[in-house]
Amino acid sequence: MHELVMKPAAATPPPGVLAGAPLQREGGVALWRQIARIVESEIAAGSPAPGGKLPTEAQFSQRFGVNRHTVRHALEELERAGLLRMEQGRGSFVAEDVLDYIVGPRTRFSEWIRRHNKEPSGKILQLRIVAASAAVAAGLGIRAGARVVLFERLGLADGVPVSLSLHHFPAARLRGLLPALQATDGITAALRRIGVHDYLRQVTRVSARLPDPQEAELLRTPRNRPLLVTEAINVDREGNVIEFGAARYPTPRVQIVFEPRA
Amino acid sequence: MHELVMKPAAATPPPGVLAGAPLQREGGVALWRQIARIVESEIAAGSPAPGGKLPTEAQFSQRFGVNRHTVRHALEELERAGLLRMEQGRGSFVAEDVLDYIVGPRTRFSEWIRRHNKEPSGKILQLRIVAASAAVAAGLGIRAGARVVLFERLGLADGVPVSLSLHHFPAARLRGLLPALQATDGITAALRRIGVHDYLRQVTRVSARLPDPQEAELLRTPRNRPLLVTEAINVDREGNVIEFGAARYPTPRVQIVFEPRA
DNA sequence: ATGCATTTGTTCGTATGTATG
DNA sequence: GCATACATACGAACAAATGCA
Repeated sequence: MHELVMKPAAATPPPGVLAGAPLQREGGVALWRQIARIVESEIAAGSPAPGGKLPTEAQFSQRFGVNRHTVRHALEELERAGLLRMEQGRGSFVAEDVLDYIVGPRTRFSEWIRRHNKEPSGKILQLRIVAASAAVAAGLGIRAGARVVLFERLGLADGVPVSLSLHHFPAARLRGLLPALQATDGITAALRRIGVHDYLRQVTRVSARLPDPQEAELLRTPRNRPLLVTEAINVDREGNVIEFGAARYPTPRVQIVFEPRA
Repeated sequence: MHELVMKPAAATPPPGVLAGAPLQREGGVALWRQIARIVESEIAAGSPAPGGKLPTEAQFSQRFGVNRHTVRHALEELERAGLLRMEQGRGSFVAEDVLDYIVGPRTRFSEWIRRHNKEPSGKILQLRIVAASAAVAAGLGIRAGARVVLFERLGLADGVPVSLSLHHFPAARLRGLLPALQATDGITAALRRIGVHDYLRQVTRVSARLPDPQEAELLRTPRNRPLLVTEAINVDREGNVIEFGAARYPTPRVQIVFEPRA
């Protein structure tokens, strides 16, 4: 039903992984798990493209030299994980929502989503003044206990949750930010309203962990699929730190991409 | 029937008055706070050492004469503060330093490790010629089925595993690479030996997933802690793709850091 | 592959002390 | 004095993950 095969991937080169080696029959890893891993990485790398048709089960079983049941087991696992869907009589198709989050100095949520031809939206979960914890204070370069504006938002693309972000702004340095965030939607717009017309991402730190039940529900992801967790510091043009943010993205729906000079 | 039941208290110098005295039940300070302070000071004093195992919750609760809930409350506080981590089914462990993997155009394994004042080493797991899968071929810009050198290595820092990497090199473009990799240690050295004196990282793609049993054992990480998974493309100075690599890093021991202008 | 012991994670219920109004 | 809310503490039971034989 949606067969437009627009590849946003035109810009991002394709990789895949692990696909070079044959299966290990004595490796202690079940064959269907190895197959699932391989197909997952190929999907993650964009082959076939989102919405595209996977090889038939018979083709897979020939390629890997295993029984069709083994292939089915792997595909069922991936279907449960939301990576593909299996349709009786038609075939298996790659799910269409793998979003590359391209990290750059001016990465903005709405631009990220629109680059994938989807409609960005957001839901505010928290917006209030709190005292800075030691970690937040260190990130912002202020003293612990100082007042910060805390802003938590669920980010959606075409209504599908793709990010859960926590933003900390130094209240003293950014007067009037809280009402601005309430009135506008989007951080960029709120900052502009109080006179910050540009800001740059300085460092991005990436880790991963399993979601807690709340995060899993908000992001609509299984509890055993890790989240990518990023911490970033944003500065204004004078180099003052104006935001310390932490965001969580569901894998494998979202990947983070670093391009040195894109 | 395994742990020697030596009380570390005998060997370790008494950290202040804290460890010796019992808890004060009437002092106006919550028991769990007192416990948290004691454990914190013991960790600060180096017992147990970073990465070492703390006593079990049951042992703590016996030592302090409190309920396990009370101990847990204290430990959870310290986990939030980043001093230790709790792992279901295994125990609690003193936090270790995280290795920041700084992504840049010339990121090299040994330099990464040495930057953290640790000694890099590696263990070759696979080294052979295989036919390029479609995904690998696409990454390398060659035709599927062409011969590629497949190189898998476990990377260690001071003997502790920190990375598990799979490298694919186009065999036709890089004659003599396989013996060079066998003879030298380090990819940079092997490439230099066959005339490639510099190479640059072009894109890095980051995702995360749980390890399979093999990966968990090689990287010595629990099964329920995600791996950071990266895919990267390296090119020589003329822009020819030289390597397509996929690497896995254990969280939270390793984090990936992106600095736009470092 | 199976079962068992160990350890942390989670959820009940109960009771007490303290601060507030 | 009394009701309420909250933090603290204990107890029991079970779930889930791990490691080992």
